[in-house]
Amino acid sequence: MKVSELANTANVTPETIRHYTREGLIQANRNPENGYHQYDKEALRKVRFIQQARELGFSLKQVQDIFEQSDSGDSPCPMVRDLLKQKVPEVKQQIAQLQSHLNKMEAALSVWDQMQDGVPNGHSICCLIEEWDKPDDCCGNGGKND
Amino acid sequence: MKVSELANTANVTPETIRHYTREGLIQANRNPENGYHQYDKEALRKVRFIQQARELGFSLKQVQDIFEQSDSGDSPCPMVRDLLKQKVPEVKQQIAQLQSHLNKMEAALSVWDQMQDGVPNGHSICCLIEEWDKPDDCCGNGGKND
DNA sequence: TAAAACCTTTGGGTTACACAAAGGTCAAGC
DNA sequence: GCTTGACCTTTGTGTAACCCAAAGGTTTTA
Repeated sequence: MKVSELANTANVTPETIRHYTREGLIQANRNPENGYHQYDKEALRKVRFIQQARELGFSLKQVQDIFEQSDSGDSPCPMVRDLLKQKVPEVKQQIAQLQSHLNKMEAALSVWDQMQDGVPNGHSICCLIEEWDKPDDCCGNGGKND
Repeated sequence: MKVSELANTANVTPETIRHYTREGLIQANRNPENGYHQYDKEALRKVRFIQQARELGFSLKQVQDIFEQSDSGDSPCPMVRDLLKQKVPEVKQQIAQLQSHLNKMEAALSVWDQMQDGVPNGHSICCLIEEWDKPDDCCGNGGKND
């Protein structure tokens, strides 16, 4: 397979394939006739693996490490398990933080829907962000939110 | 205030302050005696605003835009509201995706805890990631999970 | 046979900073 | 008075995972 063929099959861009190749994550032979990269099924498998791993939050470096373990004959499974175990709390915290932000945003939006487009009150840049933790006292409407 | 004073007060690094200054997000006078940056309360307010906005997922560029609206005398509120409205579904999707990954990870880990360190079975790099959607058929233990 | 579509390498851009170098400034202690 | 350490300055480089453009060779298609 050539770059674009591999890219299409794996549903990524040719640039991504070239990037992985440059970084040594996947290997290519060269077509002696024209010097083009030639990829095999192994490369396709690896690209798919990388995509899965990336979705899980693994870095390319970590994928590298996994591949190296694998290439050295060792099972990468224990390493991956450790990485996953590390990652779980991280992801949990990410979710919690995003959820918290989401709540704030939705609260702010709902308060905001009830008032006119914010009155700039001189000392505020944007009350909605600035007084983030008390959006109901926002945009200078000191509760007189009729 | 000098760089480090502002940085300490706002709980960011001096580098961050310098970065914002370089990018024109905050303004500084110069101490004519030594050429040092001098920041005022307005700068502090802006830094705090930026931190809030960043937590909500706004880019520095978007904060720029908000500041420019504000400086031009218009209320940035409508713009911020629009930005928030755009962001809510994005964040929701992020959360959903992370949650989905988290579920997969935990499922995989729990299956994995029940078996020995994965047997590398020749055609697999790491079954756990590779056969992501069916972790119970992972590491070559075709269900014989005794 | 010529254009379209692909390939190659090289180098720069993205985001929000972090860090190091080389040099000027300032407060403190001896 | 001078050194030392902590701070400041600018400039340039690095990060992660690519994207994109340029300049030029190749292959395919009309």
